[in-house]
Amino acid sequence: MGRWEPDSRGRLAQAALELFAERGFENTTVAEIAERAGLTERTFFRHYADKREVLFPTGGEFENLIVTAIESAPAALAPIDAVGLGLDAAAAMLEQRGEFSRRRQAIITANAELRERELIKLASLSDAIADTLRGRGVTDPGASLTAEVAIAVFRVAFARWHDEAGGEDLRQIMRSSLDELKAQMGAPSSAPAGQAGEPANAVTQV
Amino acid sequence: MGRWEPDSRGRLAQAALELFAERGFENTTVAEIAERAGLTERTFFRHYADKREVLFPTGGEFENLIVTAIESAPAALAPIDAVGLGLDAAAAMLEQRGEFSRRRQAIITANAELRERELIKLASLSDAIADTLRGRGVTDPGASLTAEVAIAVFRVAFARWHDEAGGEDLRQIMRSSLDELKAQMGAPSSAPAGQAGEPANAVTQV
DNA sequence: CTAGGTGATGACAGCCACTGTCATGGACCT
DNA sequence: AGGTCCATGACAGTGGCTGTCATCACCTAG
Repeated sequence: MGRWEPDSRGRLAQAALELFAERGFENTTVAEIAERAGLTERTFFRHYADKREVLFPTGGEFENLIVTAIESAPAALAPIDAVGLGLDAAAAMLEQRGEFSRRRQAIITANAELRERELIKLASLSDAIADTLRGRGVTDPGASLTAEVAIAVFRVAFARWHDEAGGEDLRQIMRSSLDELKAQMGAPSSAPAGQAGEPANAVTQV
Repeated sequence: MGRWEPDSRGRLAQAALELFAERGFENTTVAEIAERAGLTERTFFRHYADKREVLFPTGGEFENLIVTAIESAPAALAPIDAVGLGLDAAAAMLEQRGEFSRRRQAIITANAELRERELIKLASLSDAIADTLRGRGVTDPGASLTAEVAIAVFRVAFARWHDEAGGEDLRQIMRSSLDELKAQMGAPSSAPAGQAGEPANAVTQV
């Protein structure tokens, strides 16, 4: 056994999640988080840049998943439909960690500071998607715009999924949202809303 | 003359803008801002909820402008095109304060905290637009999605306008961005990119 | 003209997020 | 055995932000 208990980073994240759920983000001090994890405040800040960051996983696992899905989409696919495959991948991951995703989101939506941080994370995700699209030969401003639309669909669909607990399938919500948006923008819907058309299970063909 | 110099709020905003431009947001303390305005730190926080807020005008003047433009758009117009009129109005206002807008934006983009605050302001603007669309009879999730798309177009177009100083007309950039997005989404463009079609000057007909 | 209310500001103490710096002592290598 | 490494602790300090009370020009009632 090492000099210290292992996985201090994970223990800090766990302690923070518990305390935020118990008494809210603002009523929890970093010192308290550290104490519950058996560490000091100073050590918390060695693992996380600030108090909010403990709720936002690093490494870009989520981002990588989406980017990879877009990269490996058939080259013939229109940008917006390639991005749709990225959304499928995102939905799959979030639904896998269903309960955790919902608990985490409840904490975030309850606090303005955390919502700010979430938005900037999504903005950076948007940048990554735009880069990926440029890699597929999409030119600006189309790449940036399509990426922003992807985030918009994600936000709206995720919020809807989070609100109606135990409701519809997240991927379905995203698909129908995207279709509705296409209709709204004047294009004929690629498939009836509520059930995805041919690109539906393409993510499994990667 | 009153007991104190008039318009302390305005003096604080002015002092803050100067200091942020001189030495950056992070290297400026609230005490310094207050001192330059001839006030105390405590008084700063009586006028602004936090240090960042001094850069974000209150009262929702900007929001009202856009919402009003959308409300007074012809009822027959598709949601996305009603929103286009809102963007016209926004562009007009920002271009009127051209130099100021650019200076302010330079400060904001240089700092992560300020970018976060900007994003949450835009998110609240998106909510306001979605509400307005619902008032026009647009149902969800279409209303939320169209509002998000409006913000996306605004963000991309404004960034482009800000980068190429003295370049193209902001409204033109927004119009062509919106058209490009429509094309990207699969719809036929309502007008050639770069020059707006019939809805172009509708904002002046309000 | 006076008494009392009002409202913006100052003065001051205090909390907490976050940082710089140095010390500590197991783990690991040679 | 000796030396280096590195995650952590200890401690002091800065600055954003808040609660609280005092101050004092202005206004209004009588």
